Amino acid sequence: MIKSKEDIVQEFRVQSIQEAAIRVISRKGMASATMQEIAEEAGVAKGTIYLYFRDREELVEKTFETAIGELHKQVDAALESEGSFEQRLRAMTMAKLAFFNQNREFFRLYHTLKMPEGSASQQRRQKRNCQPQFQARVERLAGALKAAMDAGEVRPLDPKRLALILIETSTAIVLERLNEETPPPESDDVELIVSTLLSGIAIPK
Amino acid sequence: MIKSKEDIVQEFRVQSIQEAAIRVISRKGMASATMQEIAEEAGVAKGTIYLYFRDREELVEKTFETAIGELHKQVDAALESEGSFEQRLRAMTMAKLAFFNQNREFFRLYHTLKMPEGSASQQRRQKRNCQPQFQARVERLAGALKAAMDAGEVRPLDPKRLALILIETSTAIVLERLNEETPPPESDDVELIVSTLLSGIAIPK
DNA sequence: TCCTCGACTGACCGCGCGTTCAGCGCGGTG
DNA sequence: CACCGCGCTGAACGCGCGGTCAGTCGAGGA
Repeated sequence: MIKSKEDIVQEFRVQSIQEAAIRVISRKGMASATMQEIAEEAGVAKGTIYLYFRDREELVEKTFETAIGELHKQVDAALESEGSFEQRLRAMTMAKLAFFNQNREFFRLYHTLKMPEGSASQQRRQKRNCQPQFQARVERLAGALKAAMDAGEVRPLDPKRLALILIETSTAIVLERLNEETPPPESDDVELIVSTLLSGIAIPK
Repeated sequence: MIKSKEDIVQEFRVQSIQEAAIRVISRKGMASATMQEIAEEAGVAKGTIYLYFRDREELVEKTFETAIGELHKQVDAALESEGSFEQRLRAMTMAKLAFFNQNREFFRLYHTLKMPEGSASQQRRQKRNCQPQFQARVERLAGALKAAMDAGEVRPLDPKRLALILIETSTAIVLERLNEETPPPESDDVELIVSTLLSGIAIPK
């Protein structure tokens, strides 16, 4: 089945609008990003958006799914690559830092979705759609940690909690890097994170 | 100078409204917490709020300052107590977990303020008022880490980045605990955090 | 008892948002 | 060339918000 002209146009419009949505939401935050501004950013009229998305909610939801897919694809590839757990942890951290370095504006959207806002029904919907994505990430990492524990590479601790700690540690550094004028080379921060996580901060007595 | 009756009433009103604001913002999120609902929660009319706070912005700002003050007071006390760095780290983590366990609803407000929303001017204002508080926390901890490094208790690494990692690690666990029906005892999680941070997750070869 | 004062109220206002839809213009067709 | 269909437009609508202010009412003084 080859793509018809209409399909190509449709795909292009959807993509333009989603990219505009990411830019505006990243700039203004989820709550203050208006349909008007997203439309202007995409170079279409406000009404046009409603030809491709039922309402604001669907636009945000689909946009987020598309955008986060790219990040998770890269991180999962690193997690499932060959090598010791240390090597994979390093690759994963590198992938995350590199992604947010190239998509600095996406970070705010990513963060906003973790803490749902809005009416109760909006919150429930956002939770149903987004939490599984975060949850899935945590559980993949937890699985990898469990395997590393069984292989004797990692101390036997609660895998889920460790996964959360690993993820949030790199998130903290990404956030700091975004606030810095000239962040240090990515590899420096990757080393700091990996070294801290693996060996801890204490000097053994 | 003793308090007059009017002062007592005034203080009571301000406190009621602020407590209501915390509850509503925690429930609905910063963006969807309306003045109407805050007024209802406080048991006053909407107009009454404007007798004690200039506008919505000032209410949120003052409320946050009051609320976060309590948390930071407790954490700083733990940080400045006597003992080894490990003991103080343990005390600090314990204080944080205990605080959010007793003020579960406050956590969302705390998180929302980290990532400012709203118009550009609102964002700037929120940044000027709230970032210093977070910044101060990071720098206090960074100072303590530096001292511990000089004392040979901690490996010589970038203190500021380490401080961020320590803070976010416990934040990650707090968030998970809030989502859990029956979280494990606080002390278990404190031990996990402290142990992971100090010794790392790897099994030395 | 009546008057005064000011804390408190809540209907009301203007604004800005998401959403709609009547109409416009353009590429394709006979 | 006349006609049609359809993707697109943006003025207009309703709604719900933050903020206002004329009016209410009960405590306290004369």
